[in-house]
Amino acid sequence: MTRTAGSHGPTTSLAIQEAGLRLIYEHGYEAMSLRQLAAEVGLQSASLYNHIKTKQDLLFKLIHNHMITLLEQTDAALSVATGNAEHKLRRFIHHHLTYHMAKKQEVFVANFELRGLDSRNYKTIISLRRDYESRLIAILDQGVAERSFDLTDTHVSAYAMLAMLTGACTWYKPHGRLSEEDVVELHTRMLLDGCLRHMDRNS
Amino acid sequence: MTRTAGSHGPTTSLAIQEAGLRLIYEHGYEAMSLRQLAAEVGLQSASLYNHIKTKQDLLFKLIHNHMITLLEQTDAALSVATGNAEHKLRRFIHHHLTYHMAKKQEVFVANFELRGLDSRNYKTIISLRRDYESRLIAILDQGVAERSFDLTDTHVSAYAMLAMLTGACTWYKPHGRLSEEDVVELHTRMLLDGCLRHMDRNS
Amino acid sequence: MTRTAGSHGPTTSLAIQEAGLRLIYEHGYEAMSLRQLAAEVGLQSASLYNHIKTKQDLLFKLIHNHMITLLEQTDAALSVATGNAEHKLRRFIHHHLTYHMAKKQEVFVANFELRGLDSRNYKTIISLRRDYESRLIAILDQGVAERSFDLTDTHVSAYAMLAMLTGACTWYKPHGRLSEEDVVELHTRMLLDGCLRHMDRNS
Amino acid sequence: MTRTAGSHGPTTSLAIQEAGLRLIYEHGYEAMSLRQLAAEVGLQSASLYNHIKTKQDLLFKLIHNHMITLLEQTDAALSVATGNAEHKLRRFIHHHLTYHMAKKQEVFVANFELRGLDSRNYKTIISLRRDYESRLIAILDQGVAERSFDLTDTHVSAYAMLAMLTGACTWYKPHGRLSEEDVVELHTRMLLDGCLRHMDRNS
DNA sequence: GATGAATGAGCCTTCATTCAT
DNA sequence: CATGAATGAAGGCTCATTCAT
Repeated sequence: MTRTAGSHGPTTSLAIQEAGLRLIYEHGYEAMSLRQLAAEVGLQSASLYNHIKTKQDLLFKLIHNHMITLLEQTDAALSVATGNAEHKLRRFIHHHLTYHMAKKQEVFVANFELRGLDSRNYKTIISLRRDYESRLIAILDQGVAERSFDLTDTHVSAYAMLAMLTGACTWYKPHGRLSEEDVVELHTRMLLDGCLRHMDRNS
Repeated sequence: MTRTAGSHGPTTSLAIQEAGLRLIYEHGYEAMSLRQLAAEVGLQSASLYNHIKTKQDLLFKLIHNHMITLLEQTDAALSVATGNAEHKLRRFIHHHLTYHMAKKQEVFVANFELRGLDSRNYKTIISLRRDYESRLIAILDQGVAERSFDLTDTHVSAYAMLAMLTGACTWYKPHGRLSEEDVVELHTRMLLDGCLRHMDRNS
Repeated sequence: MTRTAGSHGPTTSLAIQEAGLRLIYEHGYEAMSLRQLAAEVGLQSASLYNHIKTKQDLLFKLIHNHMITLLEQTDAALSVATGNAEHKLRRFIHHHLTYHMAKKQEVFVANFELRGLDSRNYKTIISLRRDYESRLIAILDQGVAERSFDLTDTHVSAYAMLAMLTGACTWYKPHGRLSEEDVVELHTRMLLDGCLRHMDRNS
Repeated sequence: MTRTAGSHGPTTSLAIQEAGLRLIYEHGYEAMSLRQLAAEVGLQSASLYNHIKTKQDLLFKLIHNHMITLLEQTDAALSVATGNAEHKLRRFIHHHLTYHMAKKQEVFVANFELRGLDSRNYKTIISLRRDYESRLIAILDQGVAERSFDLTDTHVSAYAMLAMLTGACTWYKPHGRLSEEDVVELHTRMLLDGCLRHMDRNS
């Protein structure tokens, strides 16, 4: 459990993952070369193969780890949200945004580098992504059942919301005009208003 | 003397652009090879160079053409929208969605293959994209000025809306559960409700 | 025989030869592309083939023409030189240098681009070159027979002299420190002194 | 642990340099393909890149090494030549010819493939070449100062001499009519007679 | 004569990966 | 664990040349 000082066991592997994530984020999976990655962590490219199986496997593991963590943390965040759908939706939005803004690179790679996955890996990730979407769909379904949400199609609404929320991590710059809380507040308002049943519903 | 119909006027160039667009959409710019593209249009790869300057130039022209057309058509669509911001926003949403669902590939490429552009071309496109965003921001600003929209930050709201709207072209499948009109209707409702000033505003 | 005014018949062909010579001189035969040459004379590269047979043939004709002219003019120059070998050698040196300095590009190409010739053409040119060398060798032989020249091997001496004389066209810059006459004078002195029988011959 | 004799230490790199030199000598830099070179040393062309940086770099290193060695050995040869200019010039001619006849290929490449160098490399080599020329010029200057040489322009005389001497390596064939010593003897005589002050100086 | 389009061969170089050391 | 050297496939691109118009 305790790590003997000086034994820098998994250090290199970690460095590879971190540099790999960054380089894929910056250049794209196809455009990143393993030479580049190796140079970044001070190795020859041949040495990478002591730590990764293939380039494809590196991409897959990065995305897979992200998806697993995202699902776990989302479930943890939602588990404390009891009661009505509106409350749950607020928590979901809050968690999604804070997590995504904190893990900008992981999110970007996991969303826009799926094309680099071979078909087996692609299916695995898509399945996890569907799991994640189902969390939000469930909340929307609950809201509709409770008659507090007014949505014609909860699946499509969920996709639309996720597009907006995930998009935030693309353009959000820390230290910009808005704080993280501002962004959360703004999205919560827009999306909740877009869901909640209003008296003055417009055609 | 007379040019036989179908004769090889600009046909080949067009075929290259169409196949290029599709292949970039399917595989990504980096992953598409010019040999592949040439095969697709029945040429040797060397022959492509009678029609394109470089691979980079092909990508740029595809995106550039798209952006120019998008801007023109958006302005045309908005020019008939007079009066209040709500009306204009409805037209913007309607046009954005129908145009984007019709030009799925162009939109995808223009949004997610910018990384493939060299820095000069990148700047050109980003500038056009900003022009497009400014159309929506102007509408939101007008709505706020008219006190019909309740938005804390029109720039960020615009980005959020565009993320949602553009996202639609990613997952929308024609002939699916929802018609194009359904999708337009659904987004219009969500986004307008997220903008309009309500009596029962929630924190 | 007379060329009708306005009929610019061989103009293009001439332009191609001139530009070709210059480009081969500047970049080398292998490194010069026919596109480049075509551009230089305001044509598409396909159009060159109305004037030349192949790239190889262009090179050959340039060198061949040069060799033929060189031989003719040399013979003309020597025909007025009668009498002793020293006199003939002076004329040879004078003619070689003035001709070579005037036709710098032709000379350079004819001497250093032989590698670009295919073997048939190569043999033709080498044979002409040998003809030229034989003019000088004959003069040296005469000088030795007359006992005015002191040379152990007239062939090798001829090669050595030609190397020096031809080398001049490589580094000679008009408008430099030395005039053409200076260069001729200097070489004449060096080479004649290297030939003529001296009292004080050193081992 | 012990390195087996002949094991693949620097052997491959050396083989590449040797084959590269020979192929450039035979076909010219532009005309030599790396595939050819690779085949010559029994490799795939990709494998060359474990030993050379680029084709350009191979050319540069070949020429650069040659120039450095030439300068060093020339200085070594001249360092034992003390006393008058005639003695030094004899040594210079002797060394230049024997070295150049021994390294025919290097000399040829270093003199006639400069056009293949990019401008940065070109400047470096030209500078070294000027260093070499300056050795000879210094000797001629000394001779003129000593009043044993009669030269109107030592720079131009040096160029002329070097053209003759270097030219020798172009046409000299070992096992031909003349031995190396014959060639040295012949050139020494011609060039010295062309320098030395004579009683019977001709106009 | 000139052209645009096509071709097939070939260019230098980079790539992910393997393997003996 | 790390390396240098090797590989085969593939990359974008240029070339000289041809041919119908």
